[in-house]
Amino acid sequence: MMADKNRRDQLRALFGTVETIPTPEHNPMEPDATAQHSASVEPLKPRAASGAVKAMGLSLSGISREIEDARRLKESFEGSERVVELDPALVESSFIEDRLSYESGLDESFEELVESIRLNGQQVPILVRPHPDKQGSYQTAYGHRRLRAAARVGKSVQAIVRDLTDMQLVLAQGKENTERRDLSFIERAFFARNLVERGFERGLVQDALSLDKAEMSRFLQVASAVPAPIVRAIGPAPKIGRPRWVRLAELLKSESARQAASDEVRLDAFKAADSNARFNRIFESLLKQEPVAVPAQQASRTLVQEERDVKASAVARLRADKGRPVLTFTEYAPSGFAEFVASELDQLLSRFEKQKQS
DNA sequence: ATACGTAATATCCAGAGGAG
DNA sequence: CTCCTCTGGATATTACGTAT
Repeated sequence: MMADKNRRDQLRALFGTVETIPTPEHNPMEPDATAQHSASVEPLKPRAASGAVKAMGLSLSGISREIEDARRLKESFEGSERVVELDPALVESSFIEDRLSYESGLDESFEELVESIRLNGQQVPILVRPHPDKQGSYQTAYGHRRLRAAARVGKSVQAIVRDLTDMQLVLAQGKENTERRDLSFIERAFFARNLVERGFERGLVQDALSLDKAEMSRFLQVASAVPAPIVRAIGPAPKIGRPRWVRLAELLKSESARQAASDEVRLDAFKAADSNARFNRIFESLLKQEPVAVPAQQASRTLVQEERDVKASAVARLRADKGRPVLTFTEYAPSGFAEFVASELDQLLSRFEKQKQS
């Protein structure tokens, strides 16, 4: 209780200005933002007329998002800091990885960002701090994409420099990511896990990412159950949400499934697919093979011996309810299996008695 | 192109379970 | 016992495909 209040006060001290800003989405644009808007859009029009209409729409949404960001940033840093230009080579990324790596060609919106910066310049500064170890270098709190895009274009990057502690850095990073809502489930999960592994208090991470404690718990479970190499191979998978990642995590608890997944990752067809499709390839191949690969008998036997480990493929789960054991059949149980078990109970019982004697 | 129904997701809540 | 984590599940929202 006390700790909670302290944390909140701490957060307010760090981000008071940011937190009190009304939600950007529903506010009418301010005059200067609007001016910026039309100025940025103008040069695009001829391109759009000659090119794809869809691309135009995407660029526009990207730009308007940038403008919202700009306005928010401007308000929060009003008067206190200046925007400076930095050589992208001097700026390292945060010590906490948030986004999954981008492979070339996979991230269309990044290409749009590059294009936008090439044409209109960088609309929104990034937030950095002086590098704690390297004199003259910087570390990003957020704006990794803009940084990389500026580097690609070969321009200097507009940045706000602020002295930030480690904690302030990750909180700023987390808040930014959360507000933009452009991190996928798995990215947020790994971000949370990275923070926790770094020794940040769980409650603090929850606040920074606006996470429920229940979500926090599931984030960490998924992040530790799915091997990092597989996640990296899949990528951010923006359309895959919690339920399917949780299921995948369960499936991957068996050694054979993990092997199958890393085999799948090497296929050319896998590499050619986009991130969402990659997830689905692994997910569906595991779903398909799992109930077959692990015969029902074996599954339930393992279930009893190492209940925790094999939930993935188990046809049933054993748990205690008010001191009494309860056996629940899962979706992996073939239809009619529960009835079959019920009808065989007598035989099972006698086998059990026999085993007990010997 | 629009409207509708379905599937998937995000978010939240209540309570179980386990550690200290 | 309290505190923290975990699980199950309900609900609202969003995305998507299909029929009109």
